[in-house]
Amino acid sequence: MPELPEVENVRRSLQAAGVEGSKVERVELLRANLRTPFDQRLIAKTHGQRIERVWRRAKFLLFELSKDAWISHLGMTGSWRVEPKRTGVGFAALKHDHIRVHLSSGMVLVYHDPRRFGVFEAHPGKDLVHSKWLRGLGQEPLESWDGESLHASLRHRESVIKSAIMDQKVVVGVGNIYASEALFMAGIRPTRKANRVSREECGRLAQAIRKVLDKAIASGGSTIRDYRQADGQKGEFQEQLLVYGRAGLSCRQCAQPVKQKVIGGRSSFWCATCQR
DNA sequence: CGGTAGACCTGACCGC
DNA sequence: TGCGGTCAGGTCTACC
Repeated sequence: MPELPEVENVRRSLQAAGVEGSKVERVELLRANLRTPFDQRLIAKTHGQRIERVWRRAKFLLFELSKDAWISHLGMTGSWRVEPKRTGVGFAALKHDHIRVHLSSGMVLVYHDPRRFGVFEAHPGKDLVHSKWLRGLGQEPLESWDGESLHASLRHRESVIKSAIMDQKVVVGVGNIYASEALFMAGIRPTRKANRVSREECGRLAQAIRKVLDKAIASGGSTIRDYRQADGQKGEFQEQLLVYGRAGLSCRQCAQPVKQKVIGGRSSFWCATCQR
Protein backbone atom coordinates (compact mmCIF):
# COMPACT_ATOMS: atom_id res chain seq x y z
CA MET A 1 0.00 0.00 0.00
CA PRO A 2 2.17 2.71 1.20
CA GLU A 3 4.91 4.57 -0.51
CA LEU A 4 6.55 7.69 0.85
CA PRO A 5 3.50 9.98 0.54
CA GLU A 6 1.23 7.54 2.34
CA VAL A 7 3.68 6.93 5.17
CA GLU A 8 4.23 10.67 5.51
CA ASN A 9 0.49 11.22 5.80
CA VAL A 10 0.17 8.53 8.44
CA ARG A 11 2.95 10.28 10.35
CA ARG A 12 1.22 13.64 10.09
CA SER A 13 -2.16 12.25 11.08
CA LEU A 14 -0.63 10.56 14.14
CA GLN A 15 0.97 13.86 15.02
CA ALA A 16 -2.33 15.69 14.54
CA ALA A 17 -4.07 13.20 16.81
CA GLY A 18 -1.73 14.25 19.60
CA VAL A 19 0.36 11.11 19.80
CA GLU A 20 3.56 13.03 20.45
CA GLY A 21 3.91 13.77 24.15
CA SER A 22 1.63 11.00 25.29
CA LYS A 23 2.73 8.18 27.53
CA VAL A 24 2.69 4.51 26.59
CA GLU A 25 0.78 2.51 29.14
CA ARG A 26 1.04 -0.84 27.43
CA VAL A 27 1.61 -2.41 24.04
CA GLU A 28 -0.86 -5.23 23.55
CA LEU A 29 0.24 -7.81 20.99
CA LEU A 30 -2.66 -9.71 19.45
CA ARG A 31 -0.39 -12.26 17.76
CA ALA A 32 3.24 -13.34 17.88
CA ASN A 33 4.60 -11.87 14.67
CA LEU A 34 4.17 -9.86 11.51
CA ARG A 35 6.80 -10.39 8.82
CA THR A 36 9.20 -11.00 11.70
CA PRO A 37 8.49 -12.29 15.23
CA PHE A 38 7.87 -9.68 17.91
CA ASP A 39 10.52 -9.34 20.58
CA GLN A 40 8.04 -9.21 23.45
CA ARG A 41 10.63 -8.40 26.11
CA LEU A 42 12.08 -5.48 24.22
CA ILE A 43 8.59 -4.19 23.48
CA ALA A 44 7.56 -4.53 27.15
CA LYS A 45 10.59 -2.45 28.13
CA THR A 46 9.00 0.52 26.37
CA HIS A 47 5.98 0.49 28.69
CA GLY A 48 5.83 3.72 30.68
CA GLN A 49 7.91 5.68 28.18
CA ARG A 50 6.72 8.85 26.50
CA ILE A 51 6.37 9.14 22.71
CA GLU A 52 8.55 12.14 22.05
CA ARG A 53 8.48 12.33 18.31
CA VAL A 54 7.03 10.46 15.34
CA TRP A 55 9.14 10.76 12.26
CA ARG A 56 9.80 9.01 8.98
CA ARG A 57 12.82 7.59 7.19
CA ALA A 58 12.11 6.18 3.74
CA LYS A 59 8.91 4.14 4.16
CA PHE A 60 9.55 3.51 7.86
CA LEU A 61 7.65 5.21 10.65
CA LEU A 62 9.88 5.85 13.64
CA PHE A 63 8.54 6.44 17.11
CA GLU A 64 11.15 8.04 19.30
CA LEU A 65 10.39 7.26 22.94
CA SER A 66 11.94 8.50 26.21
CA LYS A 67 14.68 5.89 26.15
CA ASP A 68 14.04 3.54 23.25
CA ALA A 69 12.30 3.58 19.88
CA TRP A 70 9.81 1.67 17.76
CA ILE A 71 10.26 1.02 14.09
CA SER A 72 7.17 0.40 12.00
CA HIS A 73 6.85 -0.51 8.33
CA LEU A 74 3.42 -0.87 6.75
CA GLY A 75 4.36 -3.41 4.10
CA MET A 76 1.59 -3.58 1.50
CA THR A 77 -1.53 -3.39 3.62
CA GLY A 78 -0.54 -2.02 7.03
CA SER A 79 -2.25 0.93 8.67
CA TRP A 80 -2.27 2.70 12.02
CA ARG A 81 -5.54 4.06 13.30
CA VAL A 82 -6.26 6.19 16.31
CA GLU A 83 -9.14 5.20 18.53
CA PRO A 84 -10.06 8.12 20.76
CA LYS A 85 -10.59 7.81 24.49
CA ARG A 86 -13.76 5.88 25.20
CA THR A 87 -15.73 5.61 28.40
CA GLY A 88 -17.56 2.34 29.07
CA VAL A 89 -17.22 -0.35 26.46
CA GLY A 90 -14.15 0.09 24.28
CA PHE A 91 -13.76 -0.62 20.58
CA ALA A 92 -13.99 -4.19 19.37
CA ALA A 93 -10.83 -5.43 17.68
CA LEU A 94 -11.28 -5.91 13.95
CA LYS A 95 -10.01 -8.93 12.06
CA HIS A 96 -6.31 -8.32 11.28
CA ASP A 97 -5.77 -5.87 14.14
CA HIS A 98 -2.39 -7.07 15.45
CA ILE A 99 -1.13 -4.42 17.87
CA ARG A 100 -2.98 -2.13 20.29
CA VAL A 101 -0.91 0.61 21.92
CA HIS A 102 -2.73 1.91 24.99
CA LEU A 103 -1.76 5.47 25.83
CA SER A 104 -2.32 6.90 29.30
CA SER A 105 -4.56 9.57 27.74
CA GLY A 106 -6.99 6.75 26.93
CA MET A 107 -6.23 6.93 23.23
CA VAL A 108 -5.40 3.63 21.53
CA LEU A 109 -3.18 3.24 18.45
CA VAL A 110 -4.16 0.18 16.48
CA TYR A 111 -1.98 -1.50 13.87
CA HIS A 112 -4.02 -3.35 11.25
CA ASP A 113 -2.42 -5.42 8.48
CA PRO A 114 -4.23 -8.21 6.58
CA ARG A 115 -1.20 -9.51 4.67
CA ARG A 116 1.22 -9.02 7.56
CA PHE A 117 4.10 -7.87 5.37
CA GLY A 118 4.67 -5.07 7.87
CA VAL A 119 7.26 -4.77 10.63
CA PHE A 120 6.99 -3.63 14.22
CA GLU A 121 10.09 -3.69 16.30
CA ALA A 122 11.30 -2.09 19.50
CA HIS A 123 14.84 -0.82 19.29
CA PRO A 124 17.02 -0.45 22.38
CA GLY A 125 18.10 3.19 22.68
CA LYS A 126 17.15 6.08 20.44
CA ASP A 127 20.02 5.84 18.04
CA LEU A 128 18.39 4.18 15.08
CA VAL A 129 21.18 4.62 12.58
CA HIS A 130 22.47 1.13 13.30
CA SER A 131 19.11 -0.55 12.92
CA LYS A 132 19.27 -3.26 10.31
CA TRP A 133 16.12 -1.85 8.75
CA LEU A 134 17.59 1.59 8.15
CA ARG A 135 21.15 0.67 7.31
CA GLY A 136 21.96 0.95 3.63
CA LEU A 137 19.01 3.14 2.68
CA GLY A 138 19.62 5.77 0.02
CA GLN A 139 18.89 9.47 0.22
CA GLU A 140 15.56 11.11 0.98
CA PRO A 141 14.24 12.47 -2.33
CA LEU A 142 12.64 15.51 -0.70
CA GLU A 143 15.83 16.58 1.05
CA SER A 144 19.14 17.35 -0.58
CA TRP A 145 18.96 15.04 -3.56
CA ASP A 146 19.01 15.86 -7.24
CA GLY A 147 19.63 14.66 -10.77
CA GLU A 148 23.40 14.65 -10.34
CA SER A 149 23.10 12.32 -7.42
CA LEU A 150 20.64 10.11 -9.32
CA HIS A 151 22.89 10.06 -12.36
CA ALA A 152 25.84 8.97 -10.23
CA SER A 153 23.88 6.03 -8.79
CA LEU A 154 22.62 4.92 -12.20
CA ARG A 155 25.72 5.22 -14.30
CA HIS A 156 26.80 1.63 -13.87
CA ARG A 157 23.38 0.04 -13.49
CA GLU A 158 22.42 -2.68 -15.92
CA SER A 159 18.83 -3.01 -14.69
CA VAL A 160 15.91 -1.11 -16.21
CA ILE A 161 15.26 2.41 -14.96
CA LYS A 162 11.96 1.58 -13.27
CA SER A 163 13.51 -1.12 -11.08
CA ALA A 164 16.42 1.22 -10.34
CA ILE A 165 14.32 4.08 -8.95
CA MET A 166 12.34 1.61 -6.84
CA ASP A 167 15.58 0.31 -5.32
CA GLN A 168 15.72 1.84 -1.84
CA LYS A 169 19.52 1.99 -2.05
CA VAL A 170 19.29 4.41 -4.99
CA VAL A 171 16.65 6.71 -3.55
CA VAL A 172 14.05 5.96 -0.90
CA GLY A 173 10.29 6.22 -0.88
CA VAL A 174 9.47 5.49 -4.52
CA GLY A 175 7.27 2.42 -4.95
CA ASN A 176 5.30 0.91 -7.79
CA ILE A 177 2.74 3.69 -8.28
CA TYR A 178 5.05 6.69 -8.14
CA ALA A 179 7.76 5.00 -10.22
CA SER A 180 5.37 4.75 -13.19
CA GLU A 181 4.09 8.27 -12.56
CA ALA A 182 7.52 9.91 -12.32
CA LEU A 183 8.78 8.16 -15.46
CA PHE A 184 5.74 9.41 -17.36
CA MET A 185 6.28 12.95 -16.12
CA ALA A 186 9.93 12.79 -17.18
CA GLY A 187 9.12 11.25 -20.58
CA ILE A 188 11.28 8.17 -20.00
CA ARG A 189 10.18 4.60 -20.76
CA PRO A 190 10.26 2.28 -17.76
CA THR A 191 12.07 -0.38 -19.82
CA ARG A 192 15.08 1.75 -20.67
CA LYS A 193 18.39 0.60 -19.19
CA ALA A 194 19.27 2.78 -16.22
CA ASN A 195 22.77 3.46 -17.52
CA ARG A 196 21.27 4.80 -20.75
CA VAL A 197 19.47 7.62 -18.99
CA SER A 198 21.44 10.80 -19.62
CA ARG A 199 22.50 13.37 -17.07
CA GLU A 200 19.83 15.77 -18.37
CA GLU A 201 17.17 13.10 -18.20
CA CYS A 202 18.25 12.23 -14.66
CA GLY A 203 17.70 15.89 -13.85
CA ARG A 204 14.17 15.74 -15.20
CA LEU A 205 13.50 12.41 -13.52
CA ALA A 206 14.71 13.56 -10.10
CA GLN A 207 12.51 16.65 -10.49
CA ALA A 208 9.55 14.47 -11.48
CA ILE A 209 10.07 12.18 -8.48
CA ARG A 210 10.17 15.13 -6.10
CA LYS A 211 7.16 16.73 -7.73
CA VAL A 212 4.94 13.66 -7.74
CA LEU A 213 5.82 12.80 -4.13
CA ASP A 214 5.17 16.38 -3.03
CA LYS A 215 1.83 16.52 -4.81
CA ALA A 216 0.78 13.13 -3.50
CA ILE A 217 1.64 14.16 0.05
CA ALA A 218 -0.42 17.32 -0.37
CA SER A 219 -3.38 15.23 -1.59
CA GLY A 220 -3.21 12.87 1.37
CA GLY A 221 -1.64 9.98 -0.58
CA SER A 222 -3.27 7.50 -2.97
CA THR A 223 -6.03 5.21 -1.72
CA ILE A 224 -6.25 2.37 -4.24
CA ARG A 225 -7.85 -0.01 -1.76
CA ASP A 226 -6.67 -0.30 1.87
CA TYR A 227 -4.71 2.83 2.58
CA ARG A 228 -6.10 5.17 5.25
CA GLN A 229 -4.62 7.94 7.34
CA ALA A 230 -4.66 7.38 11.10
CA ASP A 231 -7.95 9.27 11.38
CA GLY A 232 -9.55 6.95 8.82
CA GLN A 233 -9.47 9.46 5.96
CA LYS A 234 -8.72 8.26 2.45
CA GLY A 235 -6.14 9.91 0.24
CA GLU A 236 -7.17 11.64 -2.98
CA PHE A 237 -4.15 11.44 -5.22
CA GLN A 238 -5.53 8.36 -7.02
CA GLU A 239 -7.80 10.81 -8.88
CA GLN A 240 -4.76 12.53 -10.35
CA LEU A 241 -2.76 9.50 -11.47
CA LEU A 242 -1.53 9.93 -15.04
CA VAL A 243 -0.71 6.34 -16.00
CA TYR A 244 -0.80 3.97 -13.01
CA GLY A 245 -3.84 1.70 -13.23
CA ARG A 246 -4.91 3.26 -16.56
CA ALA A 247 -3.98 0.43 -18.98
CA GLY A 248 -5.89 0.79 -22.25
CA LEU A 249 -7.30 4.20 -21.30
CA SER A 250 -6.18 7.19 -23.31
CA CYS A 251 -3.08 9.03 -22.27
CA ARG A 252 -4.00 12.31 -20.63
CA GLN A 253 -1.34 14.02 -22.73
CA CYS A 254 -1.67 12.51 -26.23
CA ALA A 255 -4.81 10.32 -26.12
CA GLN A 256 -2.97 7.16 -27.21
CA PRO A 257 -3.79 4.07 -25.10
CA VAL A 258 -1.69 3.59 -21.98
CA LYS A 259 0.45 0.45 -22.04
CA GLN A 260 0.91 -2.07 -19.26
CA LYS A 261 3.44 -4.81 -18.72
CA VAL A 262 5.19 -6.57 -15.87
CA ILE A 263 8.69 -5.18 -15.33
CA GLY A 264 10.86 -6.60 -12.59
CA GLY A 265 7.88 -8.52 -11.30
CA ARG A 266 5.69 -5.44 -10.89
CA SER A 267 2.87 -4.16 -13.05
CA SER A 268 4.03 -1.06 -14.93
CA PHE A 269 2.23 1.59 -16.95
CA TRP A 270 3.47 4.02 -19.59
CA CYS A 271 2.64 5.85 -22.79
CA ALA A 272 4.73 4.70 -25.75
CA THR A 273 4.26 8.06 -27.48
CA CYS A 274 5.07 10.40 -24.61
CA GLN A 275 7.84 8.28 -23.17
CA ARG A 276 11.08 7.41 -24.92
C1' DC B 1 29.15 -7.51 -6.73
C1' DG B 2 24.51 -7.16 -9.71
C1' DG B 3 20.21 -8.95 -11.41
C1' DT B 4 16.06 -11.64 -11.00
C1' DA B 5 12.63 -15.16 -9.56
C1' DG B 6 10.36 -16.74 -5.69
C1' DA B 7 8.67 -16.42 -1.03
C1' DC B 8 6.00 -14.32 2.46
C1' DC B 9 0.21 -13.66 3.35
C1' DT B 10 -4.82 -12.51 2.79
C1' DG B 11 -8.67 -10.90 0.20
C1' DA B 12 -11.03 -9.30 -3.91
C1' DC B 13 -12.41 -10.27 -8.28
C1' DC B 14 -13.32 -12.89 -12.62
C1' DG B 15 -14.63 -16.76 -15.47
C1' DC B 16 -16.56 -21.22 -15.48
C1' DT C 1 -22.76 -21.02 -4.64
C1' DG C 2 -18.18 -22.83 -5.21
C1' DC C 3 -13.61 -23.33 -7.13
C1' DG C 4 -9.44 -22.12 -9.22
C1' DG C 5 -6.67 -18.70 -11.10
C1' DT C 6 -4.83 -13.93 -11.00
C1' DC C 7 -3.65 -9.78 -8.96
C1' DA C 8 -2.43 -6.22 -5.19
C1' DG C 9 0.79 0.11 -2.78
C1' DG C 10 6.98 -4.10 -0.27
C1' DT C 11 11.02 -6.28 0.80
C1' DC C 12 14.04 -10.37 1.78
C1' DT C 13 16.36 -14.50 0.33
C1' DA C 14 18.34 -17.75 -2.59
C1' DC C 15 20.51 -18.53 -6.71
C1' DC C 16 22.93 -17.53 -11.26
